[in-house]
Amino acid sequence: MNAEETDPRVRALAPVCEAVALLLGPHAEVVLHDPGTDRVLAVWHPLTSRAPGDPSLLGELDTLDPAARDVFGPYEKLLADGRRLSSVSAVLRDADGSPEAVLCVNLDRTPLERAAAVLTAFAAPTASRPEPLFDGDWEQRVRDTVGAHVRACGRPAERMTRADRLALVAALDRDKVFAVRRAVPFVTSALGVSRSTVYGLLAEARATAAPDPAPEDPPA
Amino acid sequence: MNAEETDPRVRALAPVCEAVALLLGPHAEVVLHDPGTDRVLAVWHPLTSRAPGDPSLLGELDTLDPAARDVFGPYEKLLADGRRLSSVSAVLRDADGSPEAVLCVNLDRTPLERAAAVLTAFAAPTASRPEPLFDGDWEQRVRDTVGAHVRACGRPAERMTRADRLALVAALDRDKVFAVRRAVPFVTSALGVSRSTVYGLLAEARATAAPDPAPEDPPA
DNA sequence: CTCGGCCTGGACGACACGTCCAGATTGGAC
DNA sequence: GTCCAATCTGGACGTGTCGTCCAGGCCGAG
Repeated sequence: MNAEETDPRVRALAPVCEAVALLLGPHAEVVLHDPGTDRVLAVWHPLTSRAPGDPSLLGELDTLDPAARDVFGPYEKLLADGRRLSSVSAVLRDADGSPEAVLCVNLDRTPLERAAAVLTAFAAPTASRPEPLFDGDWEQRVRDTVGAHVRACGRPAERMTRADRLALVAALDRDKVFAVRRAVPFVTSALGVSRSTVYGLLAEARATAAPDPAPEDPPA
Repeated sequence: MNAEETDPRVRALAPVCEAVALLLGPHAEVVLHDPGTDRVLAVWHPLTSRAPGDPSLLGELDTLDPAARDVFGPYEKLLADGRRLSSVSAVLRDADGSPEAVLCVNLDRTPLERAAAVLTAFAAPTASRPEPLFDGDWEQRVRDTVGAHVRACGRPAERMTRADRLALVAALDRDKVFAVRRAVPFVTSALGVSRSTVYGLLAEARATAAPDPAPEDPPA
């Protein structure tokens, strides 16, 4: 029942995993996956409640270019509670070259980001920065947001459920994307839906998000 | 000749200034100004080559609301070499209430920002940030930009020269401000000119800035 | 099969955008 | 003081975008 004890891969790799987990302090977890069964083999310093035997949710990896290297990342992951992780993955192969295990290191960036925020806030002028000016690349931002939701919701590209599209439009609206000119037709093509649908989703998102009587220009 | 020795204000305030300069380490300077002559009285830990007797370049301050408090900032200053300072100023008055001296503390934020950059870069994913989303407060940005130019160009509020307005509009256009909806009427009121003028300046700015044949939609 | 929900393409009015121009105003040269 | 050139102004005008609305077509559930 306990893969940690019986599996030879775990026995062989445990020292490495534990050493890495110790080195990275209390804010990193190390997970060993079985690429055959797509399940967790072992976890050191778990950040979530995952345990050996749980599904890996690793399907993302095998959809990446199989001809590419065996090291992925660092890429970003989001936990349910909002913490942001930096993750790297390594595919470990046996003598034949077939995948034996996948090792993932997930580092919680939250404390680092908090520390950075403290530093940047120190004696920061109340005025703003003259450097990181207006977001010139809002189109790329839209593409990124859409891509993130595509990855988060389901593999299918633009065939997600209506709720997903609604959440996506709501997120874009929160980002004030629709305040820039020509935004709707661009989102239209990015989402692969018609202009009418975008307006419909937008109205629905705004109705459910702000039922208070503040249309867009509150008096005084 | 040496105000540091003779001026009673310097003798009285030197301990305070030196203490603050020491506390803030090697990255801060303390400057004591004479508001009457607009000249530097004394400097501790100078970041620039200013010395007692040099002009203060403090004219900016007396244009601020005279009824306001005697503490300004923190606001941002730029050095010629690009270093960014956080500055605070305090007006020191005698028993009659007339300004006796102005004390400025300038903190070099560069090392702090470098440290923050190191932290944020640590294990940062190659992808971008999902947090500092689209710039929601572009109106404030416009106000800040206008205010900065007002301070930099001339004392008068909205009676600056045409060239100043042109540079201002060009800066706003560089920031892609005119890509957001309803931007022109807002800039119109912020600049205190008519809509026609804004369009005229905008056309002129774009003509002189980009003489290449790239109107706005370069082929392929 | 029928129904209800959803997406679609298109039509439409309302605005915002950008251009243009004649008249008023300004500041400087003479 | 007059004259002139540059500039700002308010408004008119044509065009594009915005946002709404509706009739019709496509599913999946019952």
